[in-house]
Amino acid sequence: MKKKELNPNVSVDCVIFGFDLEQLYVLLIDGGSTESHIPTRMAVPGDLIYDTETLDEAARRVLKELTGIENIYLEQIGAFGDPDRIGKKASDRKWLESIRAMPEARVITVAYYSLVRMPNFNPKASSFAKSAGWAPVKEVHDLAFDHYNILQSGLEQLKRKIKIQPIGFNLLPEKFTLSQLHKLYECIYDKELDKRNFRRKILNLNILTNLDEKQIGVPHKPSQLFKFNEENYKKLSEEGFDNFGF
Amino acid sequence: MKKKELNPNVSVDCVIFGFDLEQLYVLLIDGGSTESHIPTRMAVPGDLIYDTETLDEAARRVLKELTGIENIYLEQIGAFGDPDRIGKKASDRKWLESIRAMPEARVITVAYYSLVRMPNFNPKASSFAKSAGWAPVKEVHDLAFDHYNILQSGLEQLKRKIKIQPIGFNLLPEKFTLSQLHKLYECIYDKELDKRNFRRKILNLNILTNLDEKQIGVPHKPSQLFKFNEENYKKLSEEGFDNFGF
DNA sequence: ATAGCTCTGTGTCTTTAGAACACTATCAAA
DNA sequence: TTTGATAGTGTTCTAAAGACACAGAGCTAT
Repeated sequence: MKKKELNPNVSVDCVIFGFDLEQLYVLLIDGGSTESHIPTRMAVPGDLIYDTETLDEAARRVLKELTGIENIYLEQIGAFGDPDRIGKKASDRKWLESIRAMPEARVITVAYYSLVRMPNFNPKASSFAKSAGWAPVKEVHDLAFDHYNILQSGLEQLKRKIKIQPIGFNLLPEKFTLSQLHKLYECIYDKELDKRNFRRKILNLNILTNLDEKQIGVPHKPSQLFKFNEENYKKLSEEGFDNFGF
Repeated sequence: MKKKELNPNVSVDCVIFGFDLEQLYVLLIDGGSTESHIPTRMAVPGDLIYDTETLDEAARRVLKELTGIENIYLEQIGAFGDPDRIGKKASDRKWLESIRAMPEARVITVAYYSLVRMPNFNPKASSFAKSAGWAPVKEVHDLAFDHYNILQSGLEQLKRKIKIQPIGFNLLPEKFTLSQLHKLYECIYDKELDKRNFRRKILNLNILTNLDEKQIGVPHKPSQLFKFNEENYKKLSEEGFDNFGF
């Protein structure tokens, strides 16, 4: 049995997406400096792995420490291993020195992306995050290390994947309206989609259960609520169906 | 500047696909034992990375050492990091001891897949491969370490990718016939495709140049030869077209 | 030379999915 | 009761996918 020891060469980083029914967000942690002349560095949460855990377990550990949530949608983006991916900028090196026993070590990172229900939690501080918060994906232009790259790869993979699997439901509350789902797809694709065509296709797929329940407390005609029908989706995918694009 | 040193914790493994106009092959190396009671272990070629190279560079280095070929199609599959992915079986451990300075170290591997023109080369022995050879993908049932997993992931990714990018040409000779291309798609999808529908769609895409040249030395009516038209494909993909499935 | 084999190359019809497009209904708030 | 906001609904046109069968060219063996 191996000791529970951090592996100095391999980390995981998690791109955590959220959706507030208006736009897409990503969860960032603050690697801000105490010295005022070094600008604040935002990053995606991540940590070195333990030698006793799988990569997936490491990613789930990071997610749990930060959000307290388990069992959330998680998928690997891939490995990022440029030899100087973490040491290019002075502010990045400064940060590393404050959190790593071997700040000069080469670290390969395995990136994951995750889809969560934003309102379910507020991000907590953790061993690797002094503070954490949601940033609209469209307003993120620059991150520590190669995390901007990682974020973009995660976004691309999300866009690709959502065309072949109905994973978007992980970003919505359990009960949602067709308009909310519609808006979600528009945000992920970053383009407008025809409302009637969208509704027709998604309803014909037969993977939504109409709850015969209506929105309450909205200042307009309340909408029908639906939930994702796991069973029907399973059947559909067993038939080889994989066209969930719009 | 870092020293050129092997990183004991990170390797790359390459799933190299080939096609002989009949079926799909994968390039395997032989980790066979000198002791007759230990069965031969076949594996996908791979090696620990140097701390000075990127992951892509490491994969290209492995490919070049083994095949002598540069500039071939290469894409990351992902990272595989089960803590006991390489030490589960006695025969695997035996092999490791013969090739690794630290056979007990935990190694995360980053897997790649690659598409090559089979007839262009014969695999060479190399620092990590006593011998190497092509095996029909369908006949591979068991490999060393977690390489069978890796192979299957590579296959899946190839199937997924070929629906949105015309990467199959990397497996064919520069000049090929429509039947050969047709056969290739059938092999990758592992199902029959209607000949006329296939020809209609691929020709309408306008990404093939008819060379006005015919096959020679075939015992039947010789077929037209085509080549892939890179320019036209580029235009097409800039328009956002990504439906290359059949 | 010719009969036979093997692969090449071609068109139509039907079905299905995608795209474009505009108005009425319902509820809450003022 | 009027206003504002969003919900909800069908049809038509177009493009792509799927199903399907036979004649022709070139080689080979006799």
